[in-house]
Amino acid sequence: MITIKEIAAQLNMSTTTVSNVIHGKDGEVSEAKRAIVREFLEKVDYVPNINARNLAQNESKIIGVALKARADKYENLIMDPFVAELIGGIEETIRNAGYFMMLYISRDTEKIMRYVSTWNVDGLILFGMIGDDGIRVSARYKKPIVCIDTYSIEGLKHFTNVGLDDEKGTYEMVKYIISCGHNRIAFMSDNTNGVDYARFCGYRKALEEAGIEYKEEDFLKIRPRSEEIEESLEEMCLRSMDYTAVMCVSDLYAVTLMSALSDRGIRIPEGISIAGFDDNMLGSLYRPALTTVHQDVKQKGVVAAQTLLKQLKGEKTEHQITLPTRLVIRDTVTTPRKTSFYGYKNH
Amino acid sequence: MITIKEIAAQLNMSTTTVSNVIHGKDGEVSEAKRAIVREFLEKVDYVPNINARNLAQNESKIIGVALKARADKYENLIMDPFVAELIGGIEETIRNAGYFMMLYISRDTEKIMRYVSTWNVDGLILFGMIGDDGIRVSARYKKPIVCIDTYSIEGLKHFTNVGLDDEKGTYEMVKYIISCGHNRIAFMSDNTNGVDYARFCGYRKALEEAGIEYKEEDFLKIRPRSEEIEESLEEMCLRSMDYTAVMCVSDLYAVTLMSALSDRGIRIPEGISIAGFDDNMLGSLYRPALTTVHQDVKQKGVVAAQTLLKQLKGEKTEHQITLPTRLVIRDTVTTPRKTSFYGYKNH
DNA sequence: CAGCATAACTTATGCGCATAAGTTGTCGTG
DNA sequence: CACGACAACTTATGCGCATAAGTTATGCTG
Repeated sequence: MITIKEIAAQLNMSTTTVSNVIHGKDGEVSEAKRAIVREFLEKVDYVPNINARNLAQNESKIIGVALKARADKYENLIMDPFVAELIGGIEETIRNAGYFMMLYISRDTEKIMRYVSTWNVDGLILFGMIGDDGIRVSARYKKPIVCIDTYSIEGLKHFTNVGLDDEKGTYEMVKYIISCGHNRIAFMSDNTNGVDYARFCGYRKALEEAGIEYKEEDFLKIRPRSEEIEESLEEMCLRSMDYTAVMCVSDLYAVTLMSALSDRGIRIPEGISIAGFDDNMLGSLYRPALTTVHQDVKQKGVVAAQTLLKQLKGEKTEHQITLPTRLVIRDTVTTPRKTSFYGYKNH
Repeated sequence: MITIKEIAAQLNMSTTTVSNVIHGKDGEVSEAKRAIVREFLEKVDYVPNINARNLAQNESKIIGVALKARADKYENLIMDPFVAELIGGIEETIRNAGYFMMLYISRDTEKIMRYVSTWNVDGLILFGMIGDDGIRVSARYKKPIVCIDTYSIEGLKHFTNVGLDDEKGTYEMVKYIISCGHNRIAFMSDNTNGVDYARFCGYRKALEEAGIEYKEEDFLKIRPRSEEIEESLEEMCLRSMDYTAVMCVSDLYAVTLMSALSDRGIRIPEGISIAGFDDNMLGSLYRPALTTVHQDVKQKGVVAAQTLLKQLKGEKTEHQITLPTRLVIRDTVTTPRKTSFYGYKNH
C-alpha cells in the first residue's frame, strides 16, 4: 500500500501538501499542484491507512455494535430473524454516514466494554446488554451509547434508548382478542424481564380493563432450550386447552405453538385463537396467517444508528425514542369455540 | 485512556519494560518488576490502543466480512435467516481466536475492496461477491480470502471456497420425489446463477437419470420484488398445477409457494408435493412440515472462519471445502394425486 | 520603498505502540 | 583476574498520518 510519504517523494513535494489535497484544503495548495496530486492519487489508487489516521486524530470512525447474545436461542430454537434485520438497518445507516461497523456478540458485558475501549470506537449501539452491569460501563465509557429495547431503569438514566411501546402493543391486541368474545386468554413467554415483561403488562392491563381476572397459571412459561423444548411444548399445548386464546410474546413462539397444536390435531383458529408479536415472515408465511402486532425492526436499527450519529455530531437527541406498533389482523384470531376442548391427545 | 508511556513514567521505568510485561516476554523482565507492572496494569485497567498497535505491527486483528447484499431480497421479500446464522457462526469463531469482525454490506465490490484496503484487515470472508469484478480484487489484495458459496470459475482459481454440494442436494431430493411416483416435477427459483444453478443442475440430472424429459417451461421463475410478488405468485400457482411436485430452490420459496397455494385452496401434499432446500425454521415450523435438503449454515460460517484463521497462521488449507447435505423427509412430499387439478380458482 | 499581509509551500512533531539497538552490572570460567 | 556471556534494563527509531509551526517569495499599502 502506497503511503503519503512515498507519494510526496515521487512527486517531489512535501507530505503536507499531499495531505492537504487529500483533505480538500484547497486554499493551501495551488491549482496546479492540486491537479498533479489528484491525478497521481487516482493513478496509484491511494487509500489511507486508517490506523495511522485514527491514531493521529484520536477517533476511529468505528461504531461498535454489541449484541448480548440471546445466546440460548442461538443454541437451540433458532436464529432470530430479528437480529439480521436489525443489523441490516444499523449497518446501512452507519455506512452511508461514512462510519464502519464492528460487530461483537457476547454474553459478557465486561468483555464487550474491554473491546470497546481497545478499539476506541466513536460510539456504541447496545442490544440486550443493559442490566446492572451495564451501568458500570457508562462510568468508564464517555462516548455516546444508544440502547435498543432496554427497560433497565438504571440504564435509561445514562443512555438513549430506542424501543417500542411494547405494553401498548399487547394491550391493543388483547383488547382486540377480548372484543372477539374471548375471556379465557393465556399469555406465553419464556421470561419476565424487559420487553417480555412490558408486553405482559399490556396483556394484564387489557384483562383488567375488561374485568377478567388474571391468575398466575395464565402465564404459560415456555422453556426454549433444545433439551426441554419438546416436553415444554407438550405442556404448553396441554395447558393452552384451558383457554380459548393465547397471546404469545413473539411470532416465533406463536408459530411454534401453532405447529405443536397442529401436530396434536388442534385446528387454528377453530380450536384456539393465537396472536403473536413482531410481525416477521414466520407469521406472515404461516397458514393460517398469524394475527400479530407489527413492529418495524429494520427501522429500529436505522433510528438507533441515526440517533447515535446525531450524538456524534454533538446534537441533542431525545432520551427515549419509542417506535409505533400496529395491529395486523390476519387469520388466527376469531370468535371462540363454544365448548372447551380437552383430550386432544385422543384425536 | 492510560498509555504505556504514562504507566512507565508513574512506575519510573522505561516503556519497553512495561511493553515486555504486557507481551509476556518474561525473560526480559525481572520477577520483581514484572509483579509491580502487572499489578499496576490491573489497577488502572490498561487497555492497549489498537490503532497504535496495528500501526506498529502492520496487522489489524480484523477480519472483514463483506456481504454482497442479496439486496433486492432485503428490500422486499425478507431478511434471510441465512445471513444471521452465517454471521453468528463467523463471529463466534473469529472472536474466540482473538480477532474482531468488521461487517460490510454492499452491492458494490469496488467499495468493499476500498474499505478492505483502508482497514488493512488481516483477511476477508466474502459472501455472494465473486463475480467477474471480484477477480480484480485478488490482483490488488494480497491477503487471505475465503469465499462462501461461490461458483465463479475465475474466483475459485484465486480463493478458497466453502460451499455445499448443492447439485447433489437437489439431485437426491428429486430422486426421492421421483421414487415417490412423481414424473411431472417443476423447479422453482428466481435466477440461474451460482448456487441456484447448481441446484438446478441436480434437478436436471435426476430427471435425466429417470428418463423424464425436461422442458424449459418446467423452470418456474419467481420474481421476488415486492411490486411483482403477488402477480408472480399467482402465476407460480397457476403453472405449478401442471405438475405433481415442485422442487424449490430454497425453503423460503417453498414456504412462500405453500402459503400461496394454501390461499387458493390447494392442499399440500394432497394437491401437490413441495420440497425445499436449506432446512431453516421457516420450513420446520410450517405445517405441513417441509420436506427439504438440510445444510448447516452456522457451520458454514464456522468453517469459513476457521479456514481463514488457518491461512493467517500460514497453514495450507484445501482449496474447496464442500459441506455435506442431508435429506430431511417430512410431510410435504407424498405419492402424487391421481388426476391433475386445474381450475383451482373456482375452489 | 520599508513594512507587512498573504499564498504556497516545507519542516518538525506527536499520536501510542513495538522493537532494534544500545548500556549497564554481575557472574562464571579458564 | 581478565574477559566474555548474559540478565536486566534504557534509548532511539519508525509505523502513516495530521497538523502546528516555520520559511520563502510575492504583492500590496501608505
